[in-house]
Amino acid sequence: MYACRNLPTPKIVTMLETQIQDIVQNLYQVDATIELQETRKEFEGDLTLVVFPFVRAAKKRPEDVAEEIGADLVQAGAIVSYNVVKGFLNMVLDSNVFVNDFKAFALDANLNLPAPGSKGQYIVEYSSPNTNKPLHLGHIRNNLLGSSVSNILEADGVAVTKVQIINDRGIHICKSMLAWSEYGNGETPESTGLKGDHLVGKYYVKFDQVYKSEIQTLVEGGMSEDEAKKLAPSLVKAQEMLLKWEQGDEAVIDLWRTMNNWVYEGFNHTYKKLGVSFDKNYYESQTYVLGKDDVLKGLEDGVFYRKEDGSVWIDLEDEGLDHKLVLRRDGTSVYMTQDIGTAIQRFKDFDAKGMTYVVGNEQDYHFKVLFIILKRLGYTWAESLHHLSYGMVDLPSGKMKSREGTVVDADDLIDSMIQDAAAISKELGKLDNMPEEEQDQLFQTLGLGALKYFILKVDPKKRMLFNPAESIDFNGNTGPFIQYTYARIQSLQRKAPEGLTVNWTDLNPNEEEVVLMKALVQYPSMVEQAAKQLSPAVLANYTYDLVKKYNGFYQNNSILNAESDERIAFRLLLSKKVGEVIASSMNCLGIQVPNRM
RNA sequence: GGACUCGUAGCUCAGCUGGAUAGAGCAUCUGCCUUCUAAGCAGACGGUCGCAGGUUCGAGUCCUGCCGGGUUCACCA
Repeated sequence: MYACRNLPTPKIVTMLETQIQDIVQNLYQVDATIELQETRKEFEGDLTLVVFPFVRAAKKRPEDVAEEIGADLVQAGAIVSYNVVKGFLNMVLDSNVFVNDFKAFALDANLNLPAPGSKGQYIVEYSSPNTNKPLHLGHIRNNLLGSSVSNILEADGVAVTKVQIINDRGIHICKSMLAWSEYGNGETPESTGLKGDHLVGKYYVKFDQVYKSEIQTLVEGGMSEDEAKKLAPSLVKAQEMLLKWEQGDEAVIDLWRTMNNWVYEGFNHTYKKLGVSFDKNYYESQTYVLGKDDVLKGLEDGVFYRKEDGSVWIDLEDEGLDHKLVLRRDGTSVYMTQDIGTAIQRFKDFDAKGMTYVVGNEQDYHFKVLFIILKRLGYTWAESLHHLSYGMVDLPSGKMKSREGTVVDADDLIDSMIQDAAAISKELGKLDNMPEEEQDQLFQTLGLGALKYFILKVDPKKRMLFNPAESIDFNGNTGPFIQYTYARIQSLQRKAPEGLTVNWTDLNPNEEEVVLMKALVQYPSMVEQAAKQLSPAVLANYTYDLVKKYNGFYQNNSILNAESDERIAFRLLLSKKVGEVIASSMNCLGIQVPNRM
């Protein structure tokens, strides 16, 4: 459990650690670094010291060692009391420590988070779609991760520039262009009522069908399959089209522009629904010329070498890798060349101290190589590049493939989540006097909350399974569970009497209240940890844990009917802060929170 | 074949730099709405942490080997 070992009171902890260090030095002449952990909830105490490391030097039983240290600490007034279980020294602190800690947290309007932008500027690249088909579940994971990681960094005080590279050029784009011009009969998004990206995707699939049947015909006519794949008429035509595009043929460029715009319109619609956005778009049709000069300069500096045929390579054998091509023998660039150039361009555009690429783990090798190359080219920022590599989303039937139609479409999935949310809400029947418009807004909040939480709560680097047949849950460890707790807290606040004040000096919090205070105070360090690990899952799990604790408290403690006004004020404040932390962390995950549900 | 990565309850997942009896949710079963929202709370059931060694006072966590899944090793992007 997350809350278990993240220590809530760093100052106290470090003080105690030095004190223990002195005691251990004094008793056993050992100079050891002391690390405390939070006491497990089945034992009495707040902090625990593991004494095994000193046992050998002390030449005593672990229990005796713990006793000695504990006694010294009590005498020094560092702790109130202690107990010893095997080699574990459980220490009880004065509960005022937690109250004071929480008080400081509660009085800070910004939840003790770092000031915005106080930690410099950083670039996050994510999304990076091809403009030949609609977005699917894999893209959703990418977008949610990228967007969420950006939010988390922002919350941790980093100014984030969100960018994407749009793959708007190349043979795959020409495929859908060709199929549309041959079979499209002038269809447009307007004439068909289809979203632009879906219309273009339809012709991408159409191309593949035609292409496959051509191959089959050729093979039946006696051609080898490999040859048929290269000589199928539609592919040849697509390649001709690409050539024309590169030569600047006006008709082709016009078509390209038109169809891309359809796609962008479709994408924007999906992005808006998902709540993701970008500060700058890079288009491959513009960036594909970048990088050549950098490579040639690197060649002069001896970073790269040239083979007899004129192609340019880098030798990475001393890194345990092999040789990698960076320029073709005809002098044209490859994927790597462009990425070198684009990275350099980005750091010219923005004065950032680092950049993260949110890209699937099938490109692990590519980014490993890219980062080494940029380091060898001597860019200082190359030390701060990171690949946020995430696992793919699998279906029970296996991999998703756009061309074969075995994908979970992003728009469909979003819509069905919203419908599920509506159905469940209506069944519960709590919204009878809510205006229709507000209800629709709420269904979106809940449906998207469920979807986003479902995806973000799992560790990015793990591949995840999605079963479309089993709808995403709205109970248990889910977005709506957390949203529900938030809504209940808001309801409390609406009913709260005004003008009550907390009596800090004479609080005497009960166990559940202390648990909540400890959990709340950790929020900034959880944000920091999530930022450091670039993992929304860290925040999702922390928040789930917090909400479970709050629900336990809520169940057993009356808030509005507590025994005194001071206690009502305190419990309301606790609740309010839980609500604020929920809102803040859900905001980091791109999830909205409702005032009612 | 080389490299990387993953393997924890029937299913989906937590488990931080090694620490006490491995935790949640879903599913199944049992309680709790004449007190603040039951999308909730409490409980039961469910595990040789892929297997075998090793390091350590202590291993789900670190090391080695094996088994199984995935990715990658293009003058594609």
